[in-house]
Amino acid sequence: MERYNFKTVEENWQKYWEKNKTFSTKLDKNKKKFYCLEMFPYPSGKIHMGHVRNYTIGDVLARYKSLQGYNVLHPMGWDSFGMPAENAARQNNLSPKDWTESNISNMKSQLKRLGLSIDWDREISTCSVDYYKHQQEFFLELYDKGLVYRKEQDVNWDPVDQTVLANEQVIDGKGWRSGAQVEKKKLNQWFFNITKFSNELLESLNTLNQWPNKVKTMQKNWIGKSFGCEVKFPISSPKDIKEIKCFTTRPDTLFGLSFLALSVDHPLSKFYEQDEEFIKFKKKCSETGTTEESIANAEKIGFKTDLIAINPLDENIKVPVYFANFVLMDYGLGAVFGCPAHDQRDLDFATKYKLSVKTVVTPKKDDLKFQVTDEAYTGPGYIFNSSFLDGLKCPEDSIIKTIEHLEKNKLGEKKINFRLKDWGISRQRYWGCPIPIIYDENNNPQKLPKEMLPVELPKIDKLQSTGNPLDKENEWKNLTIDEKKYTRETDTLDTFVDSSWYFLRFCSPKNNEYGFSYEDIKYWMPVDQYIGGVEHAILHLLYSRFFMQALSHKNDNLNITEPFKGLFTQGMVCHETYKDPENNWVSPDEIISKDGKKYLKNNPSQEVKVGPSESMSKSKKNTIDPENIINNYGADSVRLFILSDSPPEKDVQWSEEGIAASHKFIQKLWTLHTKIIEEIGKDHSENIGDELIKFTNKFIKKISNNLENFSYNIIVANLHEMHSFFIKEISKGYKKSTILDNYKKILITMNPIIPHLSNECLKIIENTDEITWPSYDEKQIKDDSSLIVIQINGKKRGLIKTDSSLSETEIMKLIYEDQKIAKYLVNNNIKKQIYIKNKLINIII
RNA sequence: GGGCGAAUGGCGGAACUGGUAGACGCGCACGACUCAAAAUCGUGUUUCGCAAGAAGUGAGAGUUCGAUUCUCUCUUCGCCCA
Repeated sequence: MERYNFKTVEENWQKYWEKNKTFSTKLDKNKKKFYCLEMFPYPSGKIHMGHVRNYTIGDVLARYKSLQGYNVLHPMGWDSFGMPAENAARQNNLSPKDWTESNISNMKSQLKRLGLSIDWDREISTCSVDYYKHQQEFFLELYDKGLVYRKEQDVNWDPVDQTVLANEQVIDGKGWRSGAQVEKKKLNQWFFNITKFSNELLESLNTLNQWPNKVKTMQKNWIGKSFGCEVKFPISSPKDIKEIKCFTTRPDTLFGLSFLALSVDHPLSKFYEQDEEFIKFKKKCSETGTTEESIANAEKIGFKTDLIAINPLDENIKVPVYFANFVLMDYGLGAVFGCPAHDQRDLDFATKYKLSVKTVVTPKKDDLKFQVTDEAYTGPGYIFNSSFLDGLKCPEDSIIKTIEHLEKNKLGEKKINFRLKDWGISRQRYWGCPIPIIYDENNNPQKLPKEMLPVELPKIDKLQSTGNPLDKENEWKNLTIDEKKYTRETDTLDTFVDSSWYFLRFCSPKNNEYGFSYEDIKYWMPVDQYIGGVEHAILHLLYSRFFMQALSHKNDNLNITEPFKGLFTQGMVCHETYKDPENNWVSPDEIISKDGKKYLKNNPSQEVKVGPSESMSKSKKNTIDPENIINNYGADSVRLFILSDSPPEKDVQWSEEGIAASHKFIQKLWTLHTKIIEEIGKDHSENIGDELIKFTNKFIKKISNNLENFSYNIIVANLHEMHSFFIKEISKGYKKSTILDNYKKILITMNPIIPHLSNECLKIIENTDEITWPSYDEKQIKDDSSLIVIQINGKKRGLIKTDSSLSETEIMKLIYEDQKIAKYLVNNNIKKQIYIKNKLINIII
């Protein structure tokens, strides 16, 4: 028998799809649309298994929806600005543009070999002027709406390379390339005012019912809405300071006040700028790092000022004021009050500086002797030691009452605070979208006139190793408008800006006037199903949601505020890890298996240690190159395997045995096909039964349901079951038309998963392009006999096959006739009997 | 420390709204074909037991005629936040 030649078949179909523009989409108001989008890749050079999984999952859905008659938009593009290009360019002495473009062309051909149903006519690349010029327009638009502003912020500064480092480029406090001690430096940077929409972004999460709860919770926590109160503390001081405002979520613990703590960046720090000790302290704080985690883990230290704060609820309580390293200027007001008894961090601080600890919440109402010693009590309870608050239920009643009191006496006011910070979008890099801002001779920023857009990146063939390359491009940097001299902004935009609106561009990829056309996005948006890794759960998804809010803001033409109607986050691709006897990582292709053990290929007497399956990474050498796999097994085998074994939302384990098994199955399906062709040739004329029809209808129902639920792994199992059923059933002598009709339906249901084989077989049995998703007939699925489970006292004791029209008493009769079951009933009274129609009977004795 | 989630054979994993636990695949064992091997095909494979049977979904309790599924407590692991 002829073996299935996946190489030629797959190549032929891919050529056919390309030539016929099978997946090219047009706006068609008569058809229901479906926008299926997978997160676009960074063009690193080669696709990896994570891409294979992501794009296969998306492709299955896109093909399914298309077979169902939807007008499917399934585009692909490149997130092509970013640091790796700059790093690679420096390393290999070429331009980031050339490097990126050659990577794109390579990855594009790899993706095509997976047989994805992508409309390549809509391909976009964020590093092309055609794309980023619109982004510059958006920047100016947001600027006009008051959503862009400039302020100073700390950055990680590498003094040797003269460059700003991203957090992940700082390793143990040192620059990743230079090894120099990283410093904190203040730079003027651009921000998007994302916090303006904090409430909208939080509230409308509730409307996203096709998003995983996990992601919604993460975003909710990230936005971090908290209810609290701004409290004014009167200050007694030789300096000209009258009061300090603190934000707190627990004003009800005010009587436990022990100190005030300020951020070193608090405005009041200006009074201490001459103080040697304070300068030293501030420097020490700057060594802690910028991440919240490092601040949380660092030792709590403080600098005691000469200020005395007075408790607004009791002027007799006077406490010291500190600057402290654990207070951040950009959360709340940069000032907090310390209540050590009911906050662990405050307690640590108070213990260190020997400050008072007064317990004001007791877990039991009548336990007035309760006292906090070395562990803060943060649970619920009742207020005591607190004057007029005594006895109140905490935290519910006590907080309300305290805020009421503070507001009435003008000592503070209710306040809602968000954890979310504005989005810093300036990057001191070359390979990004230039910011359309210019500075006059006094260094005042202003918008670049719109007619002067786009600001094109100057082509640089050789990047300097230090500093921001754009700073040195004098010809590009300097310009004259109306005989006035200006210099350009040399920072570029964070690449998250690029990916915050690309889903809009896909709707109108060629539109030259604007980033998109309203007609297009009215039809296509929102994205019906967005698919990607959960690592983007917060930033990318939140920024995209913000961008939609920002574009719709003060814009009557646009009222889409949520870009992604459905979200699916797929799991990672893992592989076993291997180490040789010297504990070096060993790659899977350096290994041979024998007797269930693994040995080094070039030294077969050496056994390798098999480690746990972990997410594929170069450092652990457990990556598998998709290109090799496609060459050896074909795209359909790869698609089939990447979907089998694990549900798409969970991690999947890649294995050599697994891909080989999938490939075998593809061959088996081809063998089945050959047998069916043979059987059709025999052309039996009489009806021998309807088992085939019944099976097919059940099968279509199962596959359809599993497609709707993303249970793609079960579809693969269903296909195996289908194969073993058909291979047995087909030779029983069915009529040609019965076989053809049912087999065709089966082939179509396989189409989303293994399109090449499916199309090839369909072409052989019926040469037509017209295929639509088959429907099933509930009547055909209904069994006229059913298997009834017989339980005695809840334990399964037997099965009875019955006519489904039989009554309970008739079934009981059958039970007594069945020796195996009846023996349990002898000499026993039946106390109770539960009957579930056509399913189960439980006899209690 | 807080939040969310998970735990089922040697392994990856099935089991719709509580109703036959272990689908499907891998691995393993045996058999067929072969001089032989590979490939292919077939059979078996939760554990204990010759069998009849019994036990069994991380541990312990509870609700129920019936719990992998629902509730509570605990253990371990994962992810996110701190």
